[in-house]
Amino acid sequence: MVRTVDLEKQEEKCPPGKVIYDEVRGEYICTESGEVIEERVVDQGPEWRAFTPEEKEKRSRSGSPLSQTLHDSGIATMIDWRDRDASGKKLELERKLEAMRMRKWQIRTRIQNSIDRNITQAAEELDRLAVELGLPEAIKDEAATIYRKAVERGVVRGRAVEAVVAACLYIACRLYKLPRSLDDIAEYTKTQKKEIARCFRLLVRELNIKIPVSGASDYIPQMISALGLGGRVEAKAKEILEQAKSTGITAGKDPAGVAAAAVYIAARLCGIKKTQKDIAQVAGVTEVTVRNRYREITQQLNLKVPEDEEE
DNA sequence: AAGACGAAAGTGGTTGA
DNA sequence: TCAACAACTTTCGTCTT
Repeated sequence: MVRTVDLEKQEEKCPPGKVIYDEVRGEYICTESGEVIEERVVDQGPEWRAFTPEEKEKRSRSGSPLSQTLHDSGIATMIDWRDRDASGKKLELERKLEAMRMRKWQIRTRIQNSIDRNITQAAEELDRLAVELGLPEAIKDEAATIYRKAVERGVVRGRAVEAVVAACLYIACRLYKLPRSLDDIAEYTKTQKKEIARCFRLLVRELNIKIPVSGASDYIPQMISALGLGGRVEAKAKEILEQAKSTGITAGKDPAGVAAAAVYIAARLCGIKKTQKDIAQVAGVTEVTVRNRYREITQQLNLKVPEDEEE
């Protein structure tokens, strides 16, 4: 059933301007928390969307709505390949030449259309993913730029748009040091993690993108906020992490697990109790891994973790 | 009852012949 | 292409709070 949207009330929870409407799913979503504020809303907008100024230009209302299912969006008039007019008579020579020019032109626009169509479709998918993952505009734009480049270079021909978009988004996240794991992204995608990973490698190679190696420290801010911990714990965790890194015991280990252990230790040193389970969950690893890192780090650094302590 | 701990076996991905 | 390998996961029993 359809509920009334009380946006004013919702603005207390989510500041205005942070609320995005996802018309594919019919939900109002907060871009900060990713929280769904209102769902099953009746779509009152136009039946298509425009993402860029060019698209807005192109999609102004005239004629029937553009269709994504028709290869030419349903707007092209096909030019017959036979040199005959509507009544079937042969054409004069100059008319013949004109028809040839028109055919050539039509083929060109068709190719142009295919790139546009692809990008339009991708933009939609990208928008959806970004909202669901609660990612900021900047990252979305970065991903869109990468995608456009990939399509223009013909790198991704024959690959599922969804997978490529996901890979682009993943790259953008890495570039912006906002770690979202492949699992996080794959969760909102029909394609498998494996396929996204393959696209990721392909794009990195073909477009010469240099991906900064994501260190464990990149995971900390996200985990801290997800667990509702303060800056004190965050600082402590980073400190522990630095020390652990200098001993070399973190080499080759899953950075998420290392970060999780650092946060766990830091929280306890600050007298805050968080279960291994909670931390493991936000880090996307198991308790066992958290434990293993925890044990290694505390042993190596000779850390004593008190049961209760407050300064 | 819930959390912490660790052993043992299983899993998917990488590496090197 | 295959087997070895390291890291991580799953599962489970035991101990502690």
